[in-house]
Amino acid sequence: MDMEEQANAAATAAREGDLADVVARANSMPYSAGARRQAPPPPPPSAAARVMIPYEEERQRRPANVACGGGGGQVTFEAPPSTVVVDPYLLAAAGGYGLPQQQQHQHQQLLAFQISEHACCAAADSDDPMRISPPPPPPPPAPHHQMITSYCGMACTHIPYCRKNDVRKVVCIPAPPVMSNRAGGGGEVIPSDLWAWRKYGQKPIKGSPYPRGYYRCSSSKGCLARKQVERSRSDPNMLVITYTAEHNHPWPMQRNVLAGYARAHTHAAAKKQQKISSSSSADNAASSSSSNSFHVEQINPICGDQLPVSCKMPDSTATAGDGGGLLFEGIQPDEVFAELEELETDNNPMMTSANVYGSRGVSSNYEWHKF
DNA sequence: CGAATTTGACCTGCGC
DNA sequence: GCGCAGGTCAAATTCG
Repeated sequence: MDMEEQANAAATAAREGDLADVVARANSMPYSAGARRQAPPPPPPSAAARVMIPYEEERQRRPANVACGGGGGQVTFEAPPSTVVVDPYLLAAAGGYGLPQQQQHQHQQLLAFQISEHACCAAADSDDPMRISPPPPPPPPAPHHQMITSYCGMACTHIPYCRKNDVRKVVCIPAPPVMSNRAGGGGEVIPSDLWAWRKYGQKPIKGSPYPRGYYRCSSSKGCLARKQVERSRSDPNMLVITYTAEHNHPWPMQRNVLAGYARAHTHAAAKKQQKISSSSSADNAASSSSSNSFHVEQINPICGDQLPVSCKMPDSTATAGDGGGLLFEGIQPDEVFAELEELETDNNPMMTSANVYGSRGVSSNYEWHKF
């Protein structure tokens, strides 16, 4: 396949699937227009908070291709012959906290891995071993947790304004039922990732019935970290979260900060839910029934394991579009912190490194990898 | 009253 | 040049 065909295949893959489209756009999109007004984020420091698994070792456990998408079209990335990276973040986002430690670690290894290299470069560089493949024939069952990191580790000349150090992570996670708490809002309930996010915008996306929410990190003033949250078009049960830029501050581990954050969000959610309960009972039935819980079955696309996780929404539901409020059944915020503290002193290499990372004040638990 | 959210306006790149 | 789409800003609103 020559360069042009390869690029076309990538574009086709992006068109054919909503999630694929999101991923493709995330990988090919230049740094946001508005962000141009601000200074670019500084180059990331050396990554310390990660567990590197040799690729060859990991490949023995799973297929090399990584698919991310609903039942429809999908884009498949061929795993780079380098490393598989476990991101501490994904543990929190994907629900590892509820699992036994051993299973937790396994869970992380199998569900979270990183693909580096910028897709725009990969698609255009035919000699590049890391490239976007054409859509694979049979779509496997929808994976519920996938993370794809795009990173242009070289001076990219394939698309204008491609920022050398632009890192975008695309995380696919199961989404709670759509909340109809605001007309046309399609508010999302986003699993907490322990960062404090503040919503600064929402836009309807052409071709998608679901709007995209824009969040910036509010944990620290001046932090450039951003994320975009939208539902998969073909699979509304999937949330696609795209992270942009890097946190320039440690992971907010202080109990009081997080507690306040959680309280504020959950109480707001409760209030909102009270106001809308009469008009949105149908949509909320699945998530805000008398048990106040919903059940997410995390199907591991790699090994086929099912990791049932019961998730409990604080109060009735979380506020529309905010970044807080997904608690795992029986685990209250304080317990989460307690677990974090336990993990910090445990032999869990991932959490240990993550906490050490944060306590050192070195950047974030985000994964930065340059090839 | 401070902080978070909402939402219309504005800016920029891109395609025609 | 114009319109469209995506991303961000900022005033208004909401809430604790």
